[in-house]
Amino acid sequence: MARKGYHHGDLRAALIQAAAEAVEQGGPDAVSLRDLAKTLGVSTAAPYRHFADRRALLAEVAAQGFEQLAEDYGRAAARNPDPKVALRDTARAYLGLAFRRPGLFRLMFDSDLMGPDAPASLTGPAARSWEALHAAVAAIDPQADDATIKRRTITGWSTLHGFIALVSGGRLKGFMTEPLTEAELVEAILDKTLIAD
Amino acid sequence: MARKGYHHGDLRAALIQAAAEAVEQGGPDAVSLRDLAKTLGVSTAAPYRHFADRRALLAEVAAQGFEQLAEDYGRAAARNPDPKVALRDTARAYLGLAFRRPGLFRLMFDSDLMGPDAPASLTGPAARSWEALHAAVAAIDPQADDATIKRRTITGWSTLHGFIALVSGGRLKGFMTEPLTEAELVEAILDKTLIAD
DNA sequence: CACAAATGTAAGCGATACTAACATTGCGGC
DNA sequence: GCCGCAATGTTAGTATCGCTTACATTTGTG
Repeated sequence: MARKGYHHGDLRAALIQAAAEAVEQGGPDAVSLRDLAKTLGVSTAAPYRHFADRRALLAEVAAQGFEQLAEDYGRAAARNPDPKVALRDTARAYLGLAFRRPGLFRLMFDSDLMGPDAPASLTGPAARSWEALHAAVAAIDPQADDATIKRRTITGWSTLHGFIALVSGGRLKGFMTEPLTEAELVEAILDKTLIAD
Repeated sequence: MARKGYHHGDLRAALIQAAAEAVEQGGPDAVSLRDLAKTLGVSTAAPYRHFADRRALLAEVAAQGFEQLAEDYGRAAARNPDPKVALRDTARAYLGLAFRRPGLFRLMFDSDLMGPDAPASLTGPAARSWEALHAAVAAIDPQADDATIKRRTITGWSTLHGFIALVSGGRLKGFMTEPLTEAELVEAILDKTLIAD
């Protein structure tokens, strides 16, 4: 991170890391290129040598998030021989990323980075993470046709994703009263994810 | 909208309406107080006579959205004697608002307006819409205790909400291939919302 | 070793949210 | 009716931000 002279050394990587920290700290909107530049001790124009614009930098941060997610999915599948346990563990990985790194998760799913002009470095890892989820659902019931698998994947994913959105958005604050704990709710959500059709 | 002289007439209401249109057009981030002021033919500082800041204006727009939602819920309950049909219709109302007015929906659920310092004009209608949803789920099974009802409400709401988020975010673009249509998916989601536990 | 490409800087443009000081209007009490 | 004051609007300014242009320095390569 320390500068060695006129040139930074690896400003591109430093920007990505600093942006990731800022995202985790205050959400995607809290990332200011000017701030990052000042933090890293370079001029405000320097970041533009490495990223076309703010979106391009955030896209790179999001891409790392999707790579992480695909990895977590892979581990969940690898360590569980029983497909049902594997799927439950996969769902847990999704919840885990969302609750452990809420800022990153928000960047990945709530921002407009995933438009038609999204770079391949972003769409690639995102597609890989979807494929892993799809495979985990398919393994439960190898007989089912593809449309059924996709329908199950989407409904299950929806339940998980919606739960995350509502919890992270504080929408369940007044409602998760005793004796309804968050942990209990998570188990209920995971149960629902497993229901076929 | 036309000015009658030095004073606008009802700038506050005009700002809310113009902001609502801007939200629907380009999402919450597309609302610029300067733009609204110019459109309405007043100075850039005029809006601050009616709203403390940008957030306060957007909160008012969101509040109207929650009022609309609570109303829709009420209609769904009123016109269906069968509680199961009523719940399905309630869920449809949620999806309807989300797909008919995606910008408003995003403002209501994806922005940070609902913090601890949210004005009563926003938290009130939001709580009312939750109560209506809760009641629709409770009507299905009057025997169940409150924790069970809440758990069912939250899981069902999660499924609906997540589906909306994924569709609106374009995350299902490549996956909703034939013969898996969006309409079919909506029915599957509604089915899942009805499943007890 | 010279020169070109890569990478950095300085300065500035235009947009934005918001504030402070001042101007105009319209309404309620006399 | 009119007069003062609160409500409402304006002008001008601050600070931040993304981004661009023109120029400076460094580094690697033929």
